[in-house]
Amino acid sequence: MAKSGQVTLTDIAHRLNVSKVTVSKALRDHPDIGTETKRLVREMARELGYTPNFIARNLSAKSTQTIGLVVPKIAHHFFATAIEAIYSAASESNYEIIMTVSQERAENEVKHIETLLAMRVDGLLVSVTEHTKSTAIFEWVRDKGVPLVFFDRTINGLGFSTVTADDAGGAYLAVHHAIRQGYTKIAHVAGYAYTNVGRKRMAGYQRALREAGLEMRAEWVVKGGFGEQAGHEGFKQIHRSGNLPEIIFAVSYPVALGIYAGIFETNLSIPDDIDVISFGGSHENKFVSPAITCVDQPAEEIGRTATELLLQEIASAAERREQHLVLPTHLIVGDTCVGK
Amino acid sequence: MAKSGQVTLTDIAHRLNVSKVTVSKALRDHPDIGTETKRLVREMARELGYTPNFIARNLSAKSTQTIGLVVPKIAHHFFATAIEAIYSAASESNYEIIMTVSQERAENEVKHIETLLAMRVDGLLVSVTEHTKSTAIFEWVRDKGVPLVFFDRTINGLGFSTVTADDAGGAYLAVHHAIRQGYTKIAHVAGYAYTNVGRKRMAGYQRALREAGLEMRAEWVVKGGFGEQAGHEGFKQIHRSGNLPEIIFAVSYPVALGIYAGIFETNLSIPDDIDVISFGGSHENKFVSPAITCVDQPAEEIGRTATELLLQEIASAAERREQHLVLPTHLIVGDTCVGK
DNA sequence: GCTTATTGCTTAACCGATAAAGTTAGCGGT
DNA sequence: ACCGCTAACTTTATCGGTTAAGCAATAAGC
Repeated sequence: MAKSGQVTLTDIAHRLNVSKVTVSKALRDHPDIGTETKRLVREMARELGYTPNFIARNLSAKSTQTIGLVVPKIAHHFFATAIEAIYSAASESNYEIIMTVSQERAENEVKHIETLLAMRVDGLLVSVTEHTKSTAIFEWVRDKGVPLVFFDRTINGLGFSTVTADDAGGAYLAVHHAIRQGYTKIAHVAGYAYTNVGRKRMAGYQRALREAGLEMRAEWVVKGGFGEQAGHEGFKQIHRSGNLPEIIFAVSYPVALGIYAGIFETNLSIPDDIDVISFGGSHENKFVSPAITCVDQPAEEIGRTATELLLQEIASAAERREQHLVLPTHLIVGDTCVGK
Repeated sequence: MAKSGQVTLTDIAHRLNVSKVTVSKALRDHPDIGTETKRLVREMARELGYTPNFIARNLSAKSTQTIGLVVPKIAHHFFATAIEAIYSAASESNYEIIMTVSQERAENEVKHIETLLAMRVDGLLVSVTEHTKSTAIFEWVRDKGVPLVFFDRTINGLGFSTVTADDAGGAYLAVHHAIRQGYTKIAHVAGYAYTNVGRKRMAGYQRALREAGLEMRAEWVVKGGFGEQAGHEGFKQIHRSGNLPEIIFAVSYPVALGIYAGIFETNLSIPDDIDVISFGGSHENKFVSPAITCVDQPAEEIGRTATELLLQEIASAAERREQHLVLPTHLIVGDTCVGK
């Protein structure tokens, strides 16, 4: 045991003058082994401080009992919450999570997925970066037959299951609410059109405007990323156009915060001069002033559902079939968008 | 290869009629192998879609090139930021991170460390829960000779290196600032005394008061956890005492937010009726109103430094020696604590 | 022209655990 | 006394790779 500091089955076996298989079986409570021997083995294992080597165990076994997780970032309320749910759901089923963070860089995403495949994770949970366009790596995963479930930020058309919030419905909810409150000049700082999230939320925004017969001006729709930076720039662009809307619908909570920052800089006031409403909130919203009226994303459910779906797919390797789960959202009324 | 969907060295070897060792060496660009053979092997590897099996590789190798990370939670600005830094620093050195979240539960912490040891991580980065009292598991780790570095929330006296912010100095900085601004009745919603963070920040608070010859009333010092909940309850307790201080020094940013929530509930106003200052901020602070004057925790540096220190310890298994790195903090003046 | 290197492979052994297939002793039944 | 059965182990093979050692063929050295 002194060799590497790590005790192995063989070390225990030598001490007791039995074969290592006996030790292995004893520790797993296999019926082959006598009660007394089991006792001795367990005692010796404790005494030597034996820790089973998962690596070795999983080499012969087909399964590694690990799931690879790829998220674009973690310093973000939605992801932090979803990730915690994923961890909980996974450990309930005795799975470990190997989490990687792509930091919104598509190339990191590819590298991480390769690493996870090399680690032989049993399945993958992925939320793509806001820039992911190439689907090559995912086709590779599919060809290998490794189960994968996309959550929140998905790529469609590849045959993988997805779990998302009702992006279109939620956006409609928000914008429709604004319209009911009397707003008519409604801008949208949107996500890129090549992301499912950006597209769907845009669709909800457009449907609400169309149904209300409201004008949709080009200068009121700005596309960009999902971060604060994007929100800040989005607002500045709208502001520069000279034609200020009454309210801006932000594609994400960080974008809304970015818009806030932009508004504060221009010395305008919320909600008197310009108002904001957003998709996705954060529990810290109650400390933001004024608290943003927003569509709540069911982060925890998304994480949990995605994990459970993936575990199902792992279990039933054979009859796996694509599923697209859409979880409902609801409006949380704050201090913005309270009426014109 | 069809057997399990995963291509192995042997599959490639068969196709080319060479031994699997040849393939292994060719892929690692070993000088034993001829140029032409290498080319053929690489081509075939690509064609079959070969992914090396880390599990198998790491079984014979001593190192797994992975680091185990244990954090109490991730939906928290400090940890989210530190974790991202840890990921960056690790991947620069070609290490993977296996992150686990204890959710502030000591029992999860123990379970996770056991799992990580079983996975044979090369080292551990740990920030303990706010409740961790038993050191048994860490002694176990030490006896196994697995390198471990504590960051932010540490356990001292076990021989492990630590990387922390200057908790005592930072707390002193904050409280001293308050005193200079003319405050004399200064409360502290503190962390538990058995945590290094709670103790050190308390020490800084006490030193500042002592130096200024200010009174330290028992009802103005409340101990609890580091979360929002704890802050909320801490404020309520102080409020119930009937003797309201002028300003409260919060042991952490979430605690400060909890205090805010409590204050808002009582319809008092900040900073007119009561004021708040905190250890540890958050970038979202700029949207919190009024923005809390706080001591900035160098989350990123802590994460990066801890990782680099751990990697060093892993590299030089022999002459490892305990180090305690303390990173400086500085005051960020916001809209609170602006003067009496 | 014979020894010694070098090149380019192959075979054997091993990492730590598990599953499958022996082996041996003791016992019961007839 | 012999057969079969079971309990309690041991031996062998395997997972997918790596390292060490072996070996044939050609090249270089003196």
